[in-house]
Amino acid sequence: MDLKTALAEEIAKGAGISAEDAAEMLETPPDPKMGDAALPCFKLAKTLRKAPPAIAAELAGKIGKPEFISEIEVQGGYLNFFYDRKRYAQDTLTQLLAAGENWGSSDIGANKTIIIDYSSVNIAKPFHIGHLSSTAIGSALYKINRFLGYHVVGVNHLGDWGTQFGKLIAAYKMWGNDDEINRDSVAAMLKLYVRFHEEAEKDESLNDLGRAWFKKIEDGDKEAMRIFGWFKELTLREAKRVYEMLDVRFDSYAGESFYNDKIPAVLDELREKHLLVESEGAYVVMLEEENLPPAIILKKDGTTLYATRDLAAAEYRKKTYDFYKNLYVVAYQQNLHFKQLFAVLKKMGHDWADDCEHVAFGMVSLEDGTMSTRHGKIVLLEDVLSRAVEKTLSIINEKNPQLENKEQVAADIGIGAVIFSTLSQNRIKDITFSFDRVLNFDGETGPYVQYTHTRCASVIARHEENSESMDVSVLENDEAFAVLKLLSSFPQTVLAASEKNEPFYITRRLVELAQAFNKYYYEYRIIDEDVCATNARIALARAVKDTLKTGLGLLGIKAPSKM
RNA sequence: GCGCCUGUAGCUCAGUUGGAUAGAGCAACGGCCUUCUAAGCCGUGUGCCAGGGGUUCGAAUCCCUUCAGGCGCGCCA
Repeated sequence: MDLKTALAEEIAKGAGISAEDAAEMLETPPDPKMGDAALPCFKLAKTLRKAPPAIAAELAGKIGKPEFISEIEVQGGYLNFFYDRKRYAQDTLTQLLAAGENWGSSDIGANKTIIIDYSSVNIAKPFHIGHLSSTAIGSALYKINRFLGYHVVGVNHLGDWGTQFGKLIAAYKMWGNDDEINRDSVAAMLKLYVRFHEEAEKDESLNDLGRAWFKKIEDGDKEAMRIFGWFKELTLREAKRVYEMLDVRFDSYAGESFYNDKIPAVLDELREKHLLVESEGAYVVMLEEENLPPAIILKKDGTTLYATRDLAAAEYRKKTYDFYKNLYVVAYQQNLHFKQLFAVLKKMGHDWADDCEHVAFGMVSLEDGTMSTRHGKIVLLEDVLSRAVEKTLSIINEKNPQLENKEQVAADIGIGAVIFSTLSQNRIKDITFSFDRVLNFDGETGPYVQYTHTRCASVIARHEENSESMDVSVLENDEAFAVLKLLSSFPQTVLAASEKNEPFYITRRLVELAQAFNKYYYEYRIIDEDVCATNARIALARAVKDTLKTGLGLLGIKAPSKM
């Protein structure tokens, strides 16, 4: 049982309210000088018909001071509690040292499956910074939920279906060069695609050619499938190179084409349930009761849409994985699409539609406007990563030229910086991409947290193991106590990140922990002649190191022990 | 026109279910390395929390409204 719960029970006894209510009322004061936990007595004023300060004073007398509380103070309408710091340090460190890098893990997800649909590469399209949010958020949620005991299935819902692939093949047949494609892969495909659009402006008939080739893909034509399969393979090879760098993994690459043969069954089901109605030549599901525009399921020409395949995909996922949650990490531009998708599923009688969730995030744009693949106005993710690594390497050469494994460390720090900056704000906020910002390694950044980790690692490495016990009284100072409180609440942070699908909760907490530790580290020497005191301070450093490493790991960031 | 989202310091952002004087980082300036990694620490200044109304003992937070910006709104994904 944690301290807050224990405190709530004591308060409940004294105030004659339920422990749940007391826990609900307890809060953390804005300044640690005011206390470690506070009970605002304003709400009690109504029922008790007394002024809040009087209630606080009265409660202070009624609540027997538990041994883990060192002091109870009345301040205005607040009743403030101070923890016994020595005891707090002892308890916290004991728990943390036993847990090590598992601090914050849990089994609440046992026997539950979470599907996470993220990154979703488009075939023949470059991997640019616009894909970073989905990839980084999805991957972090993957790691976070697995840490909480969930069985997680990462799905890369490939964008591998649509007339654009017919156009691409048509372009390849006209102007393609195998050597160039093998060498430049996606860049070469993009060139073909752009040229196709340029030429089609002049010659309309090219579009028919493109449609014809797409028809061949649909019909499983041998040549069309061979070329398309080749393009797909090359695109994935390129994407996987980036995934490798980012430490991102998937359990399934079932994309749009995978669901193609599962669509007829969905259409049958929609008809059977009388949901599919003809409208302006197309077939739609009306969503008037839900206050949403109709969802188009079949086009006038009888072909399917994105939404149709997503319906098939959702049903397939439920059938195959029986998920507890089904998350779509997709930009907020698709808000309406997902509302409609879930509404249709619900109308079909699938209660599990409520377990589907759109984890939306903001747009990424460039300083001079929106990105455009077709106009080549993009920043490739690989370029960002390699520039970050390069910069890191030059910093290492300047600050720590003797470092072993420089290249590996530079990769860990540089790439970590990019991921960290992506995950350091609320999902929903738009991002204007800036090299200056991403390549800044000072302050609230990935390298800062990693640096703190190496400080811990290095001080621990200097300490000789011994069998003397800890003297935790040296951790009663404000700086150490602040570190301990942050460490102690790390598990709640992980849980909140999972519940709200917000990896940045962890990012922020790591920054706070690093700041608190750096402050402590500056003020106090860790290793000195007093063995028992040193043991306690080393234990603190070890707990910080493990927690930072765990947290960074959950974000997909490495924690080198030297940098 | 309708719907959703965003608006907090010069810039980028925090701010738990409403709670005590609204906080960080960056940028600027000034300090701190013969001692555990200075990618660090300390200090200095900055706010009509977009505007207005309301609910409440108490509002950056909840409700209404106006403004600004973004996204979306039947055959793209």
